[in-house]
Amino acid sequence: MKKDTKEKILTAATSLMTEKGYSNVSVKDIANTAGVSEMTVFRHFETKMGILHAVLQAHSYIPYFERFFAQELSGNLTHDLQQIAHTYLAYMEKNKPIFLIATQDRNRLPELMEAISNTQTQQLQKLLATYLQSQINQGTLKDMDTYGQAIVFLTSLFGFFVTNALWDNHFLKDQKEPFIHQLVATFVSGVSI
Amino acid sequence: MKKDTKEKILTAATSLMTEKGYSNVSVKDIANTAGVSEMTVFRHFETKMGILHAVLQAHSYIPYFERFFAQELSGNLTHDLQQIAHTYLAYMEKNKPIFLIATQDRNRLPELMEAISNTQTQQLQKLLATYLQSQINQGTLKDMDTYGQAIVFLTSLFGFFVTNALWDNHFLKDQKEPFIHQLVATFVSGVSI
DNA sequence: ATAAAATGTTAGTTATCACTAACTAACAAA
DNA sequence: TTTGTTAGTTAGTGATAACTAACATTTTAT
Repeated sequence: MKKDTKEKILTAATSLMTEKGYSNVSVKDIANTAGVSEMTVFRHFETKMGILHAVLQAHSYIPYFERFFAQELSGNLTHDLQQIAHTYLAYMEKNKPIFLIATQDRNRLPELMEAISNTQTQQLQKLLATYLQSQINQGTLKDMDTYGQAIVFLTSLFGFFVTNALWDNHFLKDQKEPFIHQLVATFVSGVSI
Repeated sequence: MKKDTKEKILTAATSLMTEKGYSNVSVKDIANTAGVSEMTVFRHFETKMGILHAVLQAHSYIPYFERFFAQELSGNLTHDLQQIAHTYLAYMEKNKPIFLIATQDRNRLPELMEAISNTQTQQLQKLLATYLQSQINQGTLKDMDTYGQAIVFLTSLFGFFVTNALWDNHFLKDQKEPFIHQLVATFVSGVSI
């Protein structure tokens, strides 16, 4: 029953912080939600910050976009863009708790904000741009600003993700497939020869 | 010098709350930043919540998309989409403080979140879809899911806005014109006959 | 110049928060 | 039986928060 308690605390902390942010959740809140005494929380994680770090560690998902690009793409533009969209959204979904915690404490957790956006997304942008360029070289696509197109494509998906993350009952709720389909269709017919 | 004090407090409160959120800013913080005593703040706005309401009122900008659609559009698809994009981003920019305050206190300010998204954006989606439909009817566009296209278009812009709002130094910083240009170009060549 | 209005100062109340300390209870391995 | 581990309970500390009250000082309008 040792791991169990820690798990219970982490689960409670994750859900509370995802909902309310870091500073709006008290250790007492977490303890009560987990069904544990406050002391137990402090014994497992020395400080409140310690809880946060454990939560972040448990939910930070680092994708291997490079490997994905090397292995999973077929060369068929529509199919590949849909794959990329699904992969990107799945990655963001896994990091959603972190995203929500970070946005609710932007000021206190600037490193987190950086981590969410820059590192991974920029890598993905480059890979996507490279992919598009290779399609151009093969004559499949018309010549264009591949990097700009990659940005537009991924920013759209990011907008979709954020809308769903920030609003529970929204017009984009459960619209992932249609959205991706529509986005890819527009994109493909916009850039194809 | 009467209005001046109130203004100073509101300015300070807006900037602090935009930066740190509502609950992470103390009345003392606001007073110090405004260069006023704490008591003065309470004398102008009875409670801390009162400050927030004043801030929100001062920064809530309600656009008249309907009038805009009736008057400002030319019929030229590229030109019109660029206009719409600029108008939408300008509207979001004006409401940026509210957006940032709301996202940092999602739990405490659910009505605000609703206000940002649903009312205005849904109205705009309908107007845009209607506009696209009229272009289809005129034979300018190929037949398509106008509402879905409107959503994709606006969600992209929303992604652009959010990225800039949440991250100060970002790869999309100062990229408004290129982004809109690229988005509209892709969109137009994707939906044109 | 003087009254009134606005602001400052100081002190205090009540509540909550992160965190500590000291002690106890239950259980299991040695 | 002894000992270690895990958890609960209770009480308390020091800091900070929102907010109030009473009185002093400055600013503004007449």
